[in-house]
Amino acid sequence: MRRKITLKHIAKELDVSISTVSKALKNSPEISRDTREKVQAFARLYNYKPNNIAISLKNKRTKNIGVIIPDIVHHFFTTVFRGIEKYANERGYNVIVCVSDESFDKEVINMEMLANGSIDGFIMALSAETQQKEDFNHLREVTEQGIPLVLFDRVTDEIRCDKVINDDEAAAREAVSRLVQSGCKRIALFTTESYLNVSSKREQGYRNALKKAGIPVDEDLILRLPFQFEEETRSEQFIREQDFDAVLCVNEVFAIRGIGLARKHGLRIPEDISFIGFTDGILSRYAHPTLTSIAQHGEQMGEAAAEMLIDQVESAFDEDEPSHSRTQIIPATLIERESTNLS
Amino acid sequence: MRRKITLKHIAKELDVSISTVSKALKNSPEISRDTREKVQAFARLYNYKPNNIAISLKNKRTKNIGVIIPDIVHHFFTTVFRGIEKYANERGYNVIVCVSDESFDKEVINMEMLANGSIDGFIMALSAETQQKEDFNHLREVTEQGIPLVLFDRVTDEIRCDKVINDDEAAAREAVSRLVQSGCKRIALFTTESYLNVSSKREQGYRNALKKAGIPVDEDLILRLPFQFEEETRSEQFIREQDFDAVLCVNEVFAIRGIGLARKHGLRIPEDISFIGFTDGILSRYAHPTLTSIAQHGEQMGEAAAEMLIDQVESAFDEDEPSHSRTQIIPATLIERESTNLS
DNA sequence: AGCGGTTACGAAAACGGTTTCGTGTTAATA
DNA sequence: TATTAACACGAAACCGTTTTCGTAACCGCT
Repeated sequence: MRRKITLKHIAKELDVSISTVSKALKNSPEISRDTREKVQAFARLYNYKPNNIAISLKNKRTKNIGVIIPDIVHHFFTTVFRGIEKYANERGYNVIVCVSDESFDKEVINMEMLANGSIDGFIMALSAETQQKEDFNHLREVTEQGIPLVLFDRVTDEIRCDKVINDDEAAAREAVSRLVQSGCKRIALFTTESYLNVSSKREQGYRNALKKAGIPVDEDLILRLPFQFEEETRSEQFIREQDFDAVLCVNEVFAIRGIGLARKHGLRIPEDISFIGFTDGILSRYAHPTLTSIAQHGEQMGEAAAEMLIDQVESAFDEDEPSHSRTQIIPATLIERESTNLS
Repeated sequence: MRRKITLKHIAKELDVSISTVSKALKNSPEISRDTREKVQAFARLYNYKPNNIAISLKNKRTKNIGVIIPDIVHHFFTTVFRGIEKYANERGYNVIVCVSDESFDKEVINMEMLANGSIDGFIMALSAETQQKEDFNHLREVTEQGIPLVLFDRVTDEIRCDKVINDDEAAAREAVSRLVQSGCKRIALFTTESYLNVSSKREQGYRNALKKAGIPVDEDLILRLPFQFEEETRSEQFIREQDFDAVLCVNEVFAIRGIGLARKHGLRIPEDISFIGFTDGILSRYAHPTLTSIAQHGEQMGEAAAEMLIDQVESAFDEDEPSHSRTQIIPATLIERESTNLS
């Protein structure tokens, strides 16, 4: 078991000082050609690679970025993550992930673990519980320490930092407008039991579109369900009792399950009811019928977030200006499939 | 911008030595009650947290584990990852992820980056390209340096290390046997264009089950498709020309798309054709009809892998015995849904 | 011979901790 | 009173780098 070789080993073996080895490896002109070549040859032979930890300690930067997301088995978050990872790697950064599991406490613990030197900055989407409690002290703590922070998707106005968001309001508005244009009169909304920032923005878009079209909002057409649609009774009742010809769903699963229930009640999609979902994931593409949905371009969001973060990290390093905090809005796109008949 | 406080700051402020502060914070009996309390109070007040990097350098262990997977937007891998993350966190470890993107080169680069001190051990699933090339020098390199390594799912016999795998052969065999029992006579297989370890194990199970049932294997009933089913022509042709009453698919997407095509040709599922897929993901649960599939218990695999790895890391630390390499087999479970009519 | 200037290298501090080993002071003991 | 042990603390080494600064040795020059 050949252990990792260090500068010290090389120095001893070649009978020079550690500093000479270090400089020789960096091709410093301070060192004679002869010595440089000797050192480099030796290093190559023994496959010397500098120890990242030591370099991190010396440089006070780790080239790691911390990502905290509420869930990892989740199409949207992993898509964003892919964008982050790709971009970060290109710029020589590694990514440390922690999952908050939608829990405030886990979010705090994870942040604290990483904030003690392990990472140069954070990219995160807030957990549901954090958004519900509206307690952002851990974020404030971190930014006050001068650690760069970028929030995406699940953000808050309480914290002054860079953000990458979807224009949820506009996307929902656009989708509902398209439904109206195609002749739908009674458009329902399947959403979560509030407190999630994104859901309320989508609801706002829904309301605005109806208002613009001169259609009064019928509160009975808004169905609020728990996170994972566990609640079948209320949704079945809704489908039985309400009179509607289209549904906007704040996520894919709500849409797919809605479609399933509607069909069970003999309704045809899209002839009787049109469905539009948020989050263009695997389900939208492969379900039957395929689902018209609003694509959020997660990968692009991830790249944008990573770029903002790394720029901050690297500028915070040489300059010391606080630099203004920016919010980048990534437009969403409506992808038409079989669950609607848009004109 | 209140910067991070260090032992040195506390020492200077309290006019004691750094070592005293360090010991006081660890409640060393060497330090008087008075001093301990004074130091601890001060530390608490200024929210002192030791720098992880410095501790890593000193202890020669990072409490980070590196995970390298071929893809992150992937239900199975993220499920395993969730298991890893959960277990690792419980034992005080963080997880650094890198994505190989099914590329050999990226796999090698990522491993090298992390192997230079950033992590205490690796958990990984091989990229498709690595399995195709059968070049495992980067793995050998790492194990020779004494860095613990656990492979899961996409493994190789060439490397002697801990492994966590699914019993793909048994699962496929069991699934096909169940189809035979329920009366199917001509059972097809939709698989990938070989070289993926898992696919060939599944094919083996398929063959073994047929042999056991006394049914000759008809090579024409085996359809080999590219990774992402981009190939519609060959599959349509297959469905048109071949006579079969059931299909085993090596993944979910193959099954869902197979079902879609079969229906387009007027075939009813499961009356005319039964479908069983591998990987019990979102599609299986939400597609219509819901898909009978083989659940791989990814989370359990992840936990097992993390446990094996951390045990190795921590034992490698005090003892120095190489410890025998183990392979843990996680049984798969057949989950019956609407796409079959098993007896 | 004495001077200044290269050249080629080494010593040492620094990053932020942990830990071993002294050591000065005090109190207990012979 | 001299010896010793316990107590409370500090100095210094160490982890593996980077980097600044100092300095021998040699060169050419006057």
